[in-house]
Amino acid sequence: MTLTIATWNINSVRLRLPLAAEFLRDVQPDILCLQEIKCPEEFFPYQAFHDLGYAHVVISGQKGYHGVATISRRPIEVLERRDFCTKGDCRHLSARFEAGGLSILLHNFYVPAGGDEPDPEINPKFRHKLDFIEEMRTVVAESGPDSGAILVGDLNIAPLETDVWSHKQLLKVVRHTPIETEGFESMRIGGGWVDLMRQAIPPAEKLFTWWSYRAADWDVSDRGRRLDHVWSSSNIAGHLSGIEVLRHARGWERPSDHVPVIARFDLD
DNA sequence: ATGGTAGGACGCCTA
Repeated sequence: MTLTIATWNINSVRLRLPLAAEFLRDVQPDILCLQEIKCPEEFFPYQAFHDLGYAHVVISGQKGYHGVATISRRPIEVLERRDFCTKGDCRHLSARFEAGGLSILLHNFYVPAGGDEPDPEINPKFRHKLDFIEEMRTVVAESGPDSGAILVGDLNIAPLETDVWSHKQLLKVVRHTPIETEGFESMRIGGGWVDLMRQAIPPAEKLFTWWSYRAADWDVSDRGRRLDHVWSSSNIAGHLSGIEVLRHARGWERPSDHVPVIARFDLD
């Protein structure tokens, strides 16, 4: 069987519901993980997703900011909505589902952006981001003969030199500073997570999932960053059949500044 | 070197 998991920072699920519908009809992932839904639970468009064949929806949402949702065609069981850094932000959701005889734990994350000043002493948002990444060390890639784990989301850090349009020019810019990229990779590796995007696409190749709204022409200037990620436990990584980054989605009408990332697995 | 845009909710925060 094929299992398809997608992740997308949609930047308002209500505003971009038509784009989400188009995406689901075209790609038909088994599960879509959304971030920045900007919508509390009572205003979430459950019915629209249900009508598209996605009847199993779990969300962690708040008014105006942040928020994550996991939308599925197959049954999923919500495990936890964890309040990282105990700020009351809705930035994490974990759920469990069955596929190919495996029980898979799926984490959906929206990591804090961190503000503009990359100094934790003077910028509390950057302090919060570093603390959040430290706390993510407790989220490990649990696996066994019949189980595995997948972690996706907008992790708001571009770890490799090829994950940004200019490594040199962004070294002091939040999302690519050494304190972030080193902490990020150390957390990922320490947790036993495999970077599936870089397993499928050579690390030497430039790879972006986000382009600023502020660029005059995002496509021509191509000043992107890889902020969205798909990780898994090593036993699941062995089943990865491909990664697709939907670059053209940045050119949709009224787009999100992030594009969907799709991971396909061949399970027995 | 700076400012550029977008969304939610209605002056300003977050990204």
